[in-house]
Amino acid sequence: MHFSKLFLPTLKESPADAEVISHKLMVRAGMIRQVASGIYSILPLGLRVLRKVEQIIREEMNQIDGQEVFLPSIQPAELWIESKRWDFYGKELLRIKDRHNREFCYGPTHEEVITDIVRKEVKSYRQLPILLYQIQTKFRDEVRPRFGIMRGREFMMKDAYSFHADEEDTQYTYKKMAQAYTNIFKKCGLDFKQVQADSGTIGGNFSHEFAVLADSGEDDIGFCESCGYASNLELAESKPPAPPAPLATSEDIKEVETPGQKSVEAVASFLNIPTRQIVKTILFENENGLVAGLVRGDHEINLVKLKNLIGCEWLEPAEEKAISKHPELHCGYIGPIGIDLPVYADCEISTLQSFVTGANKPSTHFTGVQVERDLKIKKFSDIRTVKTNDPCPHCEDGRYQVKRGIEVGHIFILGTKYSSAMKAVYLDQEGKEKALIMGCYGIGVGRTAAAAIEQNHDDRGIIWPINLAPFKVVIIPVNYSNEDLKVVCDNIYDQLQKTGIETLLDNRSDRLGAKLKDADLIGIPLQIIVGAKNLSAGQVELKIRKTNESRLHPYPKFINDIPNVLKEL
RNA sequence: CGGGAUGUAGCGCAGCCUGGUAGCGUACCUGCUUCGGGAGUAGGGGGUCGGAGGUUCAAAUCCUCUCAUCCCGACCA
Repeated sequence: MHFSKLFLPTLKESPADAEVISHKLMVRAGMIRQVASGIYSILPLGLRVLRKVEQIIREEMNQIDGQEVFLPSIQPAELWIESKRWDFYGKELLRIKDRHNREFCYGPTHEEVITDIVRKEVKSYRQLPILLYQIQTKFRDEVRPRFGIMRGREFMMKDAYSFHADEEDTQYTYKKMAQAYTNIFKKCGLDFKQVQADSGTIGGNFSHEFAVLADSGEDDIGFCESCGYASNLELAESKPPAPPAPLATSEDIKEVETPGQKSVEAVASFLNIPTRQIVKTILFENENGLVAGLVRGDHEINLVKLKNLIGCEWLEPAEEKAISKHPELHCGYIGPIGIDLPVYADCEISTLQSFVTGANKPSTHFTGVQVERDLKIKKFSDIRTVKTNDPCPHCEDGRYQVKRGIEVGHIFILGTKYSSAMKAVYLDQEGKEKALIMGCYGIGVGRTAAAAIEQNHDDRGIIWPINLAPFKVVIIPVNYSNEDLKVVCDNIYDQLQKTGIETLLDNRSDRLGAKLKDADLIGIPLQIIVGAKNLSAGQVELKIRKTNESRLHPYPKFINDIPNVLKEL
């Protein structure tokens, strides 16, 4: 490709509305332009990169016998009503009506459509398993889109869906899929982790997330460098506490006045005790009313863990309205003693000797509280969020590290959630009708490209991992109107093209500086700079974008070495 | 959905407080010079000041409404 023909509107300055690096650089590098909040046009350079990601994904999906399909973006409401998600999905689902006033939605995901296809065509265990995938645009009407195409409303996504006769086969595909994902993200040049994850509203009971470590990530990832255990912080397990020592002294429970001391920190400094000697009582609301969760004062309660422990439909921090219906509850002074609510406690609580809690009386706390004697706990479990330096639950001396991660992929075992709701069944060997067991496996294509930029850039611009680079090589003549240089550049270009190396020839009349700036910005891995001085000595300059390392090579001999140079990048 | 901010030339911004015929940088067009890290110089084109209404002799500027975008939070995968 000749630069002069490429539609590549690069910018010197970052757009005012971009916050994270990948967003700024994608706009500056002429890859994307915003059309509306969370909706972007992908320009030629951007599309080249997305296609690279897609192609890597396709190869790996096909490798494990996935078959590509293309599904409708507009889906009829009936299917969503059948799966019960028409109501459940809420405002994220963009609903539209056709001219006959029939209801549709723009697909945020395709479980319904794919399940509908499979249930109509699959009748027997002999036809299973089936693995279908699609790479398409989806739309989720996010409350707050941000960070460019990292979290847009319209986004390109690969989703794969698998259908199985039994659990074992599902697990088998799940594992193959995890391996395929590992291959994909490695090929994309990403530093990532496969982490244990919650399955959220997609449903199902088993899931992993692929997270690219980056400060701009929106997920918190807890991991242990010693044993490799990694989990989304929503689920990251705490190490079970050592069994409690026998009670040293039997302290009596006492009421103390603590006027105005509502937070853990305030109470701790008021009573001059460490925060770990206080037990926090946090109220939540679910479909059955209020529940209470207890964690140590220096810990944070984990909503996802608590929700999974209770096994409720939904769980949210209690709102004032719900609390005010219980006259015995006084915000800031709530405690587990004498409240008529189910109380769930973190395991660590069971090892505390004597501690402070709210007394359910304004301006009053209890001291000297003991678990056995004073508390009625419905269940003890791990319901706190781990922190950096917490001990790892899976090895001897490991410690947690907590870092931000970008969720680029997520794989789930769905079980029969959709197949039972939508009556997707098959006949087994005994002729019995059974619900199909499903798995689903997503990758954010645009997000993967954005994540690659987050991890690979410098102050001059993007540094594409070789497999994502829109062009492998850019040829930069110091002056293309110089006939000698032109002949040489054209020759290098032709030869590289013949070898199948994607090459960009910067034939613009701009000065060298401008061309170099653009080459750096758009992140082409290898720059070939052709100038009169070097050429008169029979040499051209090869510059590696990543290292900024530059060397002279003999022309034209060096052309044959280019494939090897690229291999090492 | 709650809190905060912004909207002026393609892009980045000033002007608004204190109303009086819209400016800077960059990009763009033309000429000359220059040509190894976003050149210099001379000239030139481009703006319903997000939209609607109001106050006023006069509104980018003041008031009301509205739309859009961004940030923080809640939410979500």
